[in-house]
Amino acid sequence: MKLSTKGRYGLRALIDLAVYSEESAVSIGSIAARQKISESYLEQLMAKLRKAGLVVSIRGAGGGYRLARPAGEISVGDILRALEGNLEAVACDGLKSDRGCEDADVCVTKYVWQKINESITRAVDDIKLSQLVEEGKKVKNIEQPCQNGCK
Amino acid sequence: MKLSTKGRYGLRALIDLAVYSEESAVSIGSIAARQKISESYLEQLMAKLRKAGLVVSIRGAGGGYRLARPAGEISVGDILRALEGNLEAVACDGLKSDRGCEDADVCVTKYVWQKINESITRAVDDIKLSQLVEEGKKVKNIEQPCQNGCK
DNA sequence: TATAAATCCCAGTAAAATACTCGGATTTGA
DNA sequence: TCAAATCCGAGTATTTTACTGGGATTTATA
Repeated sequence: MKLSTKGRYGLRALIDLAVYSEESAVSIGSIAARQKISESYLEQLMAKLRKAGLVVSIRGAGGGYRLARPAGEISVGDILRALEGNLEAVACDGLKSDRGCEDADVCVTKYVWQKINESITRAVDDIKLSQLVEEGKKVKNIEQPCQNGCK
Repeated sequence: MKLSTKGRYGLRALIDLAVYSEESAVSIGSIAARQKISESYLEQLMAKLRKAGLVVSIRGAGGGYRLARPAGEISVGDILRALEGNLEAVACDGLKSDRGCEDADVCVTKYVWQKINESITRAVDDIKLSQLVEEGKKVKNIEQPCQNGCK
C-alpha cells in the first residue's frame, strides 16, 4: 500500500513545472537537476503526463514542457492517476470471473474496498496543484526549511 | 498503490473467524478451505495477526484461532496495519537523511501525503469487523450472491 | 501412551513489479 | 550545420510479492 516513485517524482516535477514554466518552457534536464531525479526516468514520467493531457511539450532546442492548463485546474488525483494507473486500492475479485462472486463471504469485503477507494479519491481530487505551489512559497519565505526531520 | 493479498486474504480470514469461532476455535485448514486460500500462506498471515494481538491461538489437536476481542472492537484498520505494515502511502524523504529536508520543493509534497494518509486511516478505522459480519449475513439472506459482476 | 491434529517457525524460491539505464531517431532554434 | 531538446522502445538489476516445504512443538483423545 505505497505510492511508487512514479507518483512521488511526478508530483514534484509538476510542482516544479508550475513554478518555473510561467515564462518559458522547462526542460527535463533542469527539473531533474533541481529535484534530483534521474533524467531518463523523469522523461518517461513526463511522457505519461503528456499523454494524459496534463502537460504540453515543445520539441527542439529551447523546448521543454509547460502545464496544459492552469495549476488551479489540475488536481493531485489527476497527476497520480496518470502515473500510477488507477488509484483504487483493490478491485473486487468477482470482477475477474464473469460468473460473479461465487462465495458471499468474499463479496462482503467489497464494501470495505469501496469505502477505502472513495476516501482516497476524494482526498487527492480535493488538492489542487496551485495549493501546493502556494504551500511551497510559504515554506521558502519562512526560510526555515523543515527542521527536525520534517515528519 | 494497491493492497496486497496479505490484506485482502487476512480480512476475509478474520471475517470468517468472526462468524465461525463463537463456539469453538477455528483451524487454519477450515478457513483456507472456505475462503480458498493457500493453507501455509494463511498460516503466515495468522501469525502476524496473533503477534498484533487481534487473534489468540489454541495449540494442539482441536485447536485453532479465535478473536482476541469482540468483533465490534476490531477495526479494518487494525487488521490491515497488522498485515501490511503501516498504511501510509508515503513517508517523507526528509526522514531518511537526518539533516532534514534539503530542498523545500521536496518538502512541500509532504502536505499531500499527510492528507492522503489521514483519509485512508480515517476510512479504515471507521469500519469495524462486526459491521462486515452483519453485511455478510444480509447478503446471504437475500440469497442473491452478487449478480452481474459484483462491482 | 501412542497418534494425529493442530499451531509454530524459518528458509527458500518463482514470478511480478519497480526503478531505473541506454541507444538512437526526430525536431527545431540559432 | 550543430547542439539542445523531446520522443521512443528495449533491456536489466533490484526489490517485493506470493507463495511452498520441512520440521519442531503442543495437546486432545482413543
